[in-house]
Amino acid sequence: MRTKVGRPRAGSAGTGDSREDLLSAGSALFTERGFAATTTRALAERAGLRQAALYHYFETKEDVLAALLERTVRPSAEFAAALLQRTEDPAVRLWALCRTDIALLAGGEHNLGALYLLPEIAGPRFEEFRRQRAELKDAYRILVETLAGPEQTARADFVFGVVESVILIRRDTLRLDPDDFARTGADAALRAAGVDDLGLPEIRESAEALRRRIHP
Amino acid sequence: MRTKVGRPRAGSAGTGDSREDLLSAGSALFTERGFAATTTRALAERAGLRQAALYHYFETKEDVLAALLERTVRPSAEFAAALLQRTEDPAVRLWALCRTDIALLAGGEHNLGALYLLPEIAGPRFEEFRRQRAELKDAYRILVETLAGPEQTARADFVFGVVESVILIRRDTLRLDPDDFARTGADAALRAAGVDDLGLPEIRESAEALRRRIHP
DNA sequence: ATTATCTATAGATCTATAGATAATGC
DNA sequence: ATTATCTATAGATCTATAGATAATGC
Repeated sequence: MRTKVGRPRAGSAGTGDSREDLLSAGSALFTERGFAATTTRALAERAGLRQAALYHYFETKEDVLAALLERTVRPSAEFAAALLQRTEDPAVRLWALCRTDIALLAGGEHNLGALYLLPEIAGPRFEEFRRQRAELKDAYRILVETLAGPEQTARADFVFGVVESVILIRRDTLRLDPDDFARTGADAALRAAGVDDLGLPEIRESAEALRRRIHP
Repeated sequence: MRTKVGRPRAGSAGTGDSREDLLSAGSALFTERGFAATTTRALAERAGLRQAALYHYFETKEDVLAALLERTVRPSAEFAAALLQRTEDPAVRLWALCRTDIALLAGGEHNLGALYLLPEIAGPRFEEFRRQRAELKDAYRILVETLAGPEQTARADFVFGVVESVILIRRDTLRLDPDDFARTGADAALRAAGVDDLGLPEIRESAEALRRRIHP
């Protein structure tokens, strides 16, 4: 761990890793105020830097958002891809996926899922992010259709909807335990998919075991 | 219908009712680009007016958004209040509420529900809107708890979540018939609430009849 | 010599106001 | 005389770049 090169900061906030400090400032400000309403000055100052220093790490303000979006969606997309390779009961895999995604959305200091809702992500800079998110959504569709039969695309949309609604719920309700909440949410999602209430306890057990097998 | 007073417009877009034209421009631009990213110039020009003319109808840009938000949430809040006064089976009333709200969110030229997701509505100017929306959410909670027992607040959150997820679904999926979609969605919401699949057809029939009784 | 920052600023906005103008109404 | 618009603009930003500066590394 060598000492730092370069001119020292005038400010003092942050951990000292400027790129991380900028991303962390972005998490807070973009989720709370939105992208367009957050100035490069606010971003930099919150990270303990002057406005211009941001451009040493990112070419544009959009690049800060793109970096945040991609690191947020990636873990979900990868876990979904892993589940599609498996041969366990689709209900078990779907529960595991919902449970994992809800916990990710419900946890963490900031409501990072709210970044997905920003109108700006329609722009061309965010194509890679949209691709990854479409992949994730497709995994839900495949599992729901395997479970409930094809032609159930609308049902799949609503299952994905239950999961994403955590972003909205988190906005106006204070939650205690993300894991507990995630299990309740996964139950609701499976019921929406058409799984009978009585089968849930067993699915739940197997899915938690499956999660432990995939995530060692 | 008397002829128009005042200096004529330089532009030509719009119906001629400037306040309505501005609100309609707001619907399009706020839902597609967001609030902060929409300039007063873009708003006015789309309505067929010059930038400054906007201030003849609204004191600030926020007032345009506030007017849109309130006229969007009001029909839902009123229908929910009417349902709470009734004595029909809570499952029937809940289905009717979901069905109505999803149809409202799924219909219309622009995705007006997306306005609820804008980060700006956290501001003080939108307190009245937030109050009405909290009232609506509370109606869902009351109906779900009557149906599934108290202590099911989380379940109620997810039922409301299924309904609001229509805003997200509509963003990336092209839908054909809002009414058909609304019925499928209401089914999913009731299943999420814990209602057995087998009871749904009957609930659906009664709820459609109830809707017709309330909305003549 | 390289790196990470700083200060200063150009150029492009953007909101909201002031005051002029072109209609109708009385 | 009233209304609805227009043109012009003040004042306040905001993004991104240019070039100076203060560290470490060799």
